[in-house]
Amino acid sequence: MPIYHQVALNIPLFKLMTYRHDKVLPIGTRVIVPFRGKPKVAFIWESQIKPDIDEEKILPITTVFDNEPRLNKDWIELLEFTSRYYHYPLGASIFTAIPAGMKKSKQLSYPIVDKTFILNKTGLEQKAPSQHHHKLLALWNALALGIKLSAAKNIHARAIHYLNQWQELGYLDEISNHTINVKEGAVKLNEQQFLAYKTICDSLNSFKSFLLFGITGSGKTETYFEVMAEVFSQGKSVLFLLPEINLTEQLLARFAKRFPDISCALLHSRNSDGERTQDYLSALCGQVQLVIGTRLAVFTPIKNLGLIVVDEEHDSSFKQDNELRYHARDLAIWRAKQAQCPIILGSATPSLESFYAAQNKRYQLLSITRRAKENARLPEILIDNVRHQKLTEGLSQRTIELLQQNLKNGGLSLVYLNRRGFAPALFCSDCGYSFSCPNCSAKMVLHRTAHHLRCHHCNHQIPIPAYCPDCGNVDLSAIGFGTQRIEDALKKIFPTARIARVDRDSMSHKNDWQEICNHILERKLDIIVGTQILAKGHDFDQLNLVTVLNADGSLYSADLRARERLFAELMQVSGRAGRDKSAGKVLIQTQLPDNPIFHDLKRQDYISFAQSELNLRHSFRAPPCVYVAACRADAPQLDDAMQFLRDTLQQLTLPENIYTYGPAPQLMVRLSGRERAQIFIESTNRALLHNIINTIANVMQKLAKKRSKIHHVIDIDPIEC
DNA sequence: AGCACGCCGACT
DNA sequence: GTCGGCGTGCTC
Repeated sequence: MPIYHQVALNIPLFKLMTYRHDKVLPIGTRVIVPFRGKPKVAFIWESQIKPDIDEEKILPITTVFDNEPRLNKDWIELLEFTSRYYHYPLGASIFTAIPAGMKKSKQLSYPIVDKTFILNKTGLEQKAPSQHHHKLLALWNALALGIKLSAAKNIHARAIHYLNQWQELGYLDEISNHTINVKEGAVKLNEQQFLAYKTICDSLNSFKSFLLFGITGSGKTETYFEVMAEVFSQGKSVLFLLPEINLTEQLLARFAKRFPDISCALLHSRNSDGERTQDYLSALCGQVQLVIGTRLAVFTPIKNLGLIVVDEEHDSSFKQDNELRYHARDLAIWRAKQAQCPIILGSATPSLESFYAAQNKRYQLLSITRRAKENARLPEILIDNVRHQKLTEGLSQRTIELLQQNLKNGGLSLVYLNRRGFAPALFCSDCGYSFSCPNCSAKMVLHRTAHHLRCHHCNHQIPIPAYCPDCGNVDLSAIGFGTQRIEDALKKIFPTARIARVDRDSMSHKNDWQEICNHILERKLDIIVGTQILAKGHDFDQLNLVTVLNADGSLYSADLRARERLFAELMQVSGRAGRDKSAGKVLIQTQLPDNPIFHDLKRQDYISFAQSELNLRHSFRAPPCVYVAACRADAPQLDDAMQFLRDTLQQLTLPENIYTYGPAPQLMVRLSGRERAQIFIESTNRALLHNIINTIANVMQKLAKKRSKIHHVIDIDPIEC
């Protein structure tokens, strides 16, 4: 008698497929099944089911990987929730949540157990390898103190070979990984840090969400670490999520220093597929106590989860904005609840969602208002009204003076503007023609060093035109300023200064960043021009002046979250200044000096800003005060997308307490040659909203069958409004 | 999503 | 007469 199994495949279907096997297979087993004549990797999702299709059509499972670690119950629940909540097919969700190695039809090798070896009495009596083989000698010396297998591989490429050899000769002892020492290296916390630490530790072993609101430099990391130490000493593991920036290396180094005995898995998009698969499997087998990574790490299976930390929780990179549109922070909260453990969301500028939750007592607010280093002072923030000023190459008189002064005093300055390229637009000075991207509703950005105009949305490129295609005029003028242009200008104004530019264009290679860092640490630079990349991450103690050039763009934007993002960005970049003894200075050039955002920014009063922003959101019935979902459609012609959404709405009968807005064209109508429209559905009742979204998803699916040119997506808790 | 089946226009 | 366009529909 064949046994029927429900199996999840990587296909965009909401249903599972039925396959047969002669034995019962446990849930979570990886298998290979024939699908449309080709072998495909799949996962057993249910077994011993009664098939709902003709049994003749059911094919047998080809291969069963029964020697591999199986995905566990908790993980399966997480994925079922994710698929349901984000309205994304289960199979496709599973395949975004696993590493590349598990998608291949090759048998997986079990992760290597990371043992620690040490030379025993016999070993110590032996003669050390000769100076000749210096790497081998280094390995030997390391063994005298005890070393992990993974670390030994970094000393000598053939470490495994030698360790085996020496172990057979009886020179080595194995130290079990369980002798974890987390007390050593503990940092003394200040009063506020300790209070936060104590409060969280009091609720270990139960679900509770904490919002750790700590200003830049307040020592949030130390606080996390001491709570983590407590969790480790209970024999439990930690999930640590952080944004997609160059921060991981820095954190890993600090982590390795504080917890040398803890084994750790790194799940980061910059890691290679192989490493990621190994680390994922190690976590699945319960061999690691810490999983650290970006948003995708939220899907790592973890045994005995005791704490989740989401650092910089306001960062929008936690939300994936294609395919499976999940928010890692929100899924992390779900996981904490599932594991009945606490979760810490940390930020100097929390998302309004989290701030609102803290106000409603859904999260417990923990504040650290003092900088950890006793004498480190907050930077002084100055607002520079440039409304009636004549600027020199985009720089105000005051900006130039401050830079000049700081240069004279041998300080390090940062000129911040969030715009890459030379100039954001190119115009014909005669007829006013501007060069727009043919695929997107955006202007082409002038890149002078690369000799082209480029669209920052779809990457379309054209050579720099010699004349206006409309009137033939050869006098084309670059409007506005990008980092390249500012760099050029600064070199002209300060010919003796050592200037470097840091943005995505100048940082194309992995080592570029490290090089700049070294230059800064060796004091080989005077002025850095940079974008977002610089606002986050590394702290440079020497940095004592930050000037911000174009803060105003976001203040005119129709985007609901533009102001929230601007505030966080400016707080963050301001926080770069003066992290050491001397208070730094921040100068912000603006045409709108009276905007209330600057009032709060000057006093670095996040709470006041968040409160006023929240009041606005209340009056607009906007998130986080209501729950929102976006139903989007795109087609070559906007009209078709709009009509599709109108037809969708028309087929619905909306219950009370559900409001719809639109259809309306999206903020950026054209993107990569397609025109986009959307409807917002909102409600104060989350369950009700999800009910109606289910109906809408069905309606859209049916309508889309008849109109193949139209793509549609549902985005739950969208970021772009 | 892919991939096949199917029914209409321009080619050796 | 055929090659191939992509509309429609299914996948255990």
